[in-house]
Amino acid sequence: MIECLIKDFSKHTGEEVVIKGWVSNRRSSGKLSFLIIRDGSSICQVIAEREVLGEELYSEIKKIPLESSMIVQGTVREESRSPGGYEMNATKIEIVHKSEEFPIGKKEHGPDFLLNNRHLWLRSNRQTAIMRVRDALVRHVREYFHKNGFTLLDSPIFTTTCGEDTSSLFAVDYFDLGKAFLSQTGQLYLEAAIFGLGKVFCLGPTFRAERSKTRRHLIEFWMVEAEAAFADHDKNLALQEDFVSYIVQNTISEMETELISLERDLEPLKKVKPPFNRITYDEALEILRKNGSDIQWGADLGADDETIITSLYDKPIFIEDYPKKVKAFYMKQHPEKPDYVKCADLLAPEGYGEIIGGSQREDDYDKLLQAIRDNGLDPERYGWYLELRKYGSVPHSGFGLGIERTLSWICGLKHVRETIPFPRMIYRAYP
RNA sequence: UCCUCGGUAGCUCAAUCGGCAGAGCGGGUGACUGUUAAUCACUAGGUUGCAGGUUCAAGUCCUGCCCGGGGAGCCA
Repeated sequence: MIECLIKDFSKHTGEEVVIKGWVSNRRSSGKLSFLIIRDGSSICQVIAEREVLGEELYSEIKKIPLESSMIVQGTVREESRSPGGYEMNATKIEIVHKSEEFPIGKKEHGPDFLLNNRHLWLRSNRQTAIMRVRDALVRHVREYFHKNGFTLLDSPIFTTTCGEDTSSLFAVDYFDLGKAFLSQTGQLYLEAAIFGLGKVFCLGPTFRAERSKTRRHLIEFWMVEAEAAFADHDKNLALQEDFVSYIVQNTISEMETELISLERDLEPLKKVKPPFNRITYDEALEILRKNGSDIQWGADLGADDETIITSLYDKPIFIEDYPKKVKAFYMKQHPEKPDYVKCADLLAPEGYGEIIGGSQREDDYDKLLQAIRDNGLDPERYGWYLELRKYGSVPHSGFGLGIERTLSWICGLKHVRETIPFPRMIYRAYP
């Protein structure tokens, strides 16, 4: 007897095969029961008949609790009324485990209940679809960099040098060395690596101890970062355009079935191709003021500001050249406008907002040292980082893309908490 | 940290001016040979988040606390 996956049913029409899975839904009608079986590859409808299975087994199957596990033998048949287009007539059913009453029912649930039951929620059609899209997205991210000459460079999780704001670091005891911190970015380490490898990227979890409480924030999230030697700001933006277009187009074409099941309209995503729109920070301020905002120069763009700007475009948009004082210390001072830095944030359309932050890096030793001091940081902790500017310093640039925010945009979700298997949020670290 | 909304059956919610605590789903029992969140009948199920207070009477009003949701700031 052939054991097969439900997704391969089209190759086994008319054959008797075995599938192993869980009952995700059940309906019965007298001497006939319909079981929806999920096997991890897909779902299908199994027909259980009293005449075939016998009175005793049939009456148990007819009342089997949802999420019970079973091994089903039967004949595969094309059937337009069945989800997936194929159906199996069971000849034998072995119950592996009769489930207790499953907490998650067929009707609606609230976020608190679902998040407390995330370990069970993850079985649902919707959540498995999102996890498959996540898998595809991450795979295309890696593939893009490998196709374009980047080397994977795993950055450390424990750090004593931080790239962003020191107040948002998670501190842990590190033996006799005192406090170490969970990484907020791998960028500084990538910068060290470009001198040996030219173009590098890293992909891993990052941790922010910000008391954020919005649909766009997680305490632990995954970020892909890239860094390239001899790349100026313009090259950096061209890379980002090409990269984002690649991962979006490849993910939506591979995952069309899943995205449609998530009721994602694919038309806006199909437009995500170079060139993206570009405006400067100063131009953004003008647009915002024309739209009734009273934002002052030197303030970072808020969520409402991002919404106004992204609503004007149907593709991602770069906002370039922010004031130096609102951005991180390592960004390169603008050669013509000393109060600005050579950086850009990339905002996703449809209200999704910032998915990338990137910049050309300060490659001048003295300017970098001054920036560290101006930001109130201790230059001694950044000794190794500063030293990179002493030995063959070159213009270089990089960026970081948030996996969950990007996935949330691609899937058309309302909240990033559904994009990661076990979300870590300010009031939630269980399960 | 601030603003805002909420907590009633296992789940999602309702309960008018303060006046008998309810429905759907899920559970149980039964009917039904093509169902698509199947349907139909019957049935069990409650410390209304916690602690005080006002009142003849509190799910409802007041005070404090606890726990969540949404948003702001910060950021990806």
